[in-house]
Amino acid sequence: MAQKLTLKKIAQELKVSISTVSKALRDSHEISVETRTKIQEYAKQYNFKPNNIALSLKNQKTKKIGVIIPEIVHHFFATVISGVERVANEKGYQVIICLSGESFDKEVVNMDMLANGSIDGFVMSLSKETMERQDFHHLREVTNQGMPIVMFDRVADDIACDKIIIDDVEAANKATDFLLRKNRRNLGLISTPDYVNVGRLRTQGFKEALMKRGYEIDESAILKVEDIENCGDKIKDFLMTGNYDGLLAVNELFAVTASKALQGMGRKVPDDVAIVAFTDGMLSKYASPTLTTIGQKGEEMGGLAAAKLIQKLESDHQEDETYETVIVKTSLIERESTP
Amino acid sequence: MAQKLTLKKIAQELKVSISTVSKALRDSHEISVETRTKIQEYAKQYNFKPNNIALSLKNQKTKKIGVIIPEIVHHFFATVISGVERVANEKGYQVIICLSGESFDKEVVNMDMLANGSIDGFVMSLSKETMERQDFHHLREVTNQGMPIVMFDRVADDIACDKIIIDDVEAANKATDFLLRKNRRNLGLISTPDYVNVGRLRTQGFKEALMKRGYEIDESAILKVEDIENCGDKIKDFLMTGNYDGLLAVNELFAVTASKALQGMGRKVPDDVAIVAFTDGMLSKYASPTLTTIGQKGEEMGGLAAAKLIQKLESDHQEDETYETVIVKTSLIERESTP
DNA sequence: TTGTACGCGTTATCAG
DNA sequence: CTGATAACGCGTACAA
Repeated sequence: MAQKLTLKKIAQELKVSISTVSKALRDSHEISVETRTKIQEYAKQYNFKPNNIALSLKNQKTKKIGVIIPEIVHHFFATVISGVERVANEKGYQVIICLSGESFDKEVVNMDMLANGSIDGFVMSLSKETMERQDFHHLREVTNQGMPIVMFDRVADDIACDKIIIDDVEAANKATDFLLRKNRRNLGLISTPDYVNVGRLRTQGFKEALMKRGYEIDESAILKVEDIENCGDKIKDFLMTGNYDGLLAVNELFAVTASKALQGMGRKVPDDVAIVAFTDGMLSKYASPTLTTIGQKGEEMGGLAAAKLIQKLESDHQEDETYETVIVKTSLIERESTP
Repeated sequence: MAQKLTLKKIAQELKVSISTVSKALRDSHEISVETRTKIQEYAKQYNFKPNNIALSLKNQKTKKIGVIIPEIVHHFFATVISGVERVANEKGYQVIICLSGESFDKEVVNMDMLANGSIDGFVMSLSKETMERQDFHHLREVTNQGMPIVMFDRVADDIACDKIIIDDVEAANKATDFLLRKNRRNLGLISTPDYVNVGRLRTQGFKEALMKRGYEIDESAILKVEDIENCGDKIKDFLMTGNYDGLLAVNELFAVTASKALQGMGRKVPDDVAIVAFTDGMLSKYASPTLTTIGQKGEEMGGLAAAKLIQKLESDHQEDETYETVIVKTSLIERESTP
């Protein structure tokens, strides 16, 4: 139950001054070898470690980065965190995670809390509510204080900060084209409402691919699902009314739900209907049939975001007012849901 | 780009002393209403928030709890974090997350870093390597300093701290019994090596259920899978050699892998082989057929762990040397993989 | 070679 | 009613 050791206690114990201890522990040549080793040994024996809080206060940096994401139970976000954490740890940083739960208010509160000295910078992805409201005052407040933000996936275009995204339009384009090349002509899209920018962009890419080949856009072939909870019925209805031979889904949950619904209706995947999904997670790998997906490279995005942020933090101070948007290449991972 | 506001700056600006500002902002009656409102308005206008680091240093508490888990991409751990986060935020705490990546060394390093003032207490689940080595000196070091730990799921029996677990033996027992009641007699178990305590305990429960009914234990009907990466072949071999009509798997990944392997071999689930899995995650809900599972209640465990830890932190100081082990009730969630 | 003093931002205590 | 001072733990410029 020995309370935490401090410089002061070591100093008292060894009858020297605090600064002598401090210097000795940092191996300063100002201190005689004798006292130096004496102090170092004592510190080692009792396992002294300097107090992070004190260091943070003194150095005006915490060596922590704050991550704010909507949900952690989404595999994509979990992989991002994993990447952030890996890179951060490599560079001596720690990661504080806060969840917005897709709520604007919680996002604001959490950012405020973290911004008051707890961290040096943010890596974040916006909540749905924030996207919907287009209210970014909390982000501005933070950047105005000179605290850097790196956004990923769900970004706000008009906030001055670094961004890590995938080219959703291009990826959806590629995926749609892939289906067309497999001679599927009656394509359906299962997407989210337009205020979710990834949904909007992927929808755009889907349309562009069709137009490029001179196909008509049938808006009824595009389903926009609001909440993930009970998307089952909506998707089933959608599949009943259209006679699709190819489907693009903006996430694997929609895709596997659709796949099961189709099989329940007696249709074969991929023979009758081919399916491509965004988000290469657990479900895609283990669904029956396994799903062809657009890999989103969450780990990589997280790693890039962390690297970018730390670079900004350690580049000698502000005035580096240039912001970059990194576009992570996606790749199509072919599995059983396409022929 | 207005740098972060401090008491000192407000004091200078308003030509009063720092302590006057401090008191005014805490609505002290020592300060005249006039100056009080003046200061408060100024603070509000420029959005002053006290610096957390300074508060932490002063109060000797950070209002942060550290969570160390093996991996965040495992759905179970993600749900636990979700629970920790929810309860922590409700009580004004924040959550710092570190991943051990199943590595002993990383677990030690991360704990050391966090223990030096960054947090007030730990919620954690041990890495596989730590379980294997049975080396818990880093945990002892922390508890010796008077910092509380709450462990969950993968716990070390001989560390004095609160624990949140499920009764793995009982749960496996129940699941096995469930299969037996469905008239399955030739049961197989897909587990992990014994040093993973959940694997060991679930194996024990499996055996007990069989013995209770007077069945022989056939050790060859128990597969112990080391790593999750390429478990496919091992599981397939296992299923080929034994002619099982019922399977218990210690996680949903093993279960869905087995399910797919069986279907690939032309056997029907659940008609030919019934399957029950631990860990009720995404895969169980979306696999084909959907899996009957033992729900592990990660969210609940996380919530309980956080509540317990915070209670300990806020109960007036140490000497509350009683530790509790909470056993969270599991429930069997019947889905399509059992008749 | 060692020690003193100061500052990081805050609050609490005590003096004016 | 207001302000100066000390303290939390550390590092460092400067003094002895």
